[in-house]
Amino acid sequence: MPTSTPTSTPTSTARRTPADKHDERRRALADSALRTLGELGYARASLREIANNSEFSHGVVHYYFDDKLDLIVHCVQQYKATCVRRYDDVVEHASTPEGLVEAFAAKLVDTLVDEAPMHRLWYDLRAQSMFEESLREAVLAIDQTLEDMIWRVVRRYADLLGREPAVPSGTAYGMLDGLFQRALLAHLCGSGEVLTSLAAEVRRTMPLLFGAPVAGD
Amino acid sequence: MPTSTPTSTPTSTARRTPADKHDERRRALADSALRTLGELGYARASLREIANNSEFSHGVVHYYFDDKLDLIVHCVQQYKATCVRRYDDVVEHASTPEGLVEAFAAKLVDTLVDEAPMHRLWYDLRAQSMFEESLREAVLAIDQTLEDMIWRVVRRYADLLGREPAVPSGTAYGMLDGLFQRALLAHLCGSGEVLTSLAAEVRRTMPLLFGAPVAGD
DNA sequence: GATAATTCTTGACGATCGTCAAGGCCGAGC
DNA sequence: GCTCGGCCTTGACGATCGTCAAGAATTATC
Repeated sequence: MPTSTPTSTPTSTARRTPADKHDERRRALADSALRTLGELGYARASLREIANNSEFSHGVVHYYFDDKLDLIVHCVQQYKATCVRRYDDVVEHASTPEGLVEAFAAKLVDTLVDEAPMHRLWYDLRAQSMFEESLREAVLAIDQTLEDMIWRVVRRYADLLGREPAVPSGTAYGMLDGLFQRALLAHLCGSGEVLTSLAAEVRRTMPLLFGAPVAGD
Repeated sequence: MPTSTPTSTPTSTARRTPADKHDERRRALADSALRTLGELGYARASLREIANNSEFSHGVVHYYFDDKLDLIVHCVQQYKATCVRRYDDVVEHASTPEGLVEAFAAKLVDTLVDEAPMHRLWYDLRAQSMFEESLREAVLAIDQTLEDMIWRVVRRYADLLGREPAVPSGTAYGMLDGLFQRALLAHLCGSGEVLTSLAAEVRRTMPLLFGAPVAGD
């Protein structure tokens, strides 16, 4: 229910309060910024370049954000929301352990191809947070979210398998993230076979998390 | 046998040819640069700051190196040489699988504490190489060297265990590197328990690489 | 000890960065 | 229709960057 609604154009209920428009602009700016950041990385993406890739001019950034860091952190949090539920379908629709692993591996490969710029930005930001303390809070929050996301997959796999994971959630995330990061670098270097080998790695690794080698290997 | 040896001061054989001095200066400069890079990261370490942390002035960099990238790449390669043999003792002196894992884990924890700046720099550079193509060759070379280093540990563990690894070398490296990277971030965030939990993770993970859960878990 | 080559310092250049203030644009409200 | 207040552009600011040229300082050579 909007307060102080305008008397004109009451077409739909609770539409377009000024605060909404403000948030919408912030979202649009953050989207442009994410595109530029994914292309140039944290250090080389200037506010002017970010604005050039949007429909606004470079001065507008300081109207919607305090400074560059405020924009970056907002971008990062906005990005988190889009990727945290990426594997929910996989978890939900799997009915066998093998099917889950297969769907998970396929989704990982899709992500590697479709969202490579976003993910190299993520690894860039995580590395920057090792130097810049002001980035750590946002980075750690995302890292925890990603760990939870991976853990939902592992837990579902455990349920389908009827066994308990041999490693805690942080370890599982660290290992799988390491594999993905390696595959991303190879993919960006033009390696084609990395797509199949990442899938193979995941197929082999998931059972290992339960101390069970995959059959026929 | 030095060519065109100076007639004066022939004290020792083939000492201090001009080229040697040149290389020595490059090494000293690269050492200073590595200190600064480890403190500030790739993006924020300027040539002036690097020179300030050395005994030279900022102009001298372009006397010994073509440009900033040339310096960085040389730094990275110099750093590689110091860390690639870090686990050789561990491999050589281990007589049981458990002893090897224990020594390896301890060495990893030592490295995490003692060389944290160097390793966050490494992760920074690897992330930058995802954007900057001119960094990739040097980064990939180091990555391969590190993979080989880890693989020597795993192979030795396999021999002591009398079994074959369940994963190829790249997978083993990716997984362990992921664990180390996670632990480094936690360590830089002031976590104290990460030291013991990294060791525990490694103790648990090494047997998993062979499809064998550690006993009593 | 004079001369030549090497090594290093200094200062400047143009470019680019984040930031901010001044002002124009434009629709809402009286 | 005029005004007023949010929204956005423009242009400038100081700072800092990589790079380089000119010359001082040091070392080597005869």
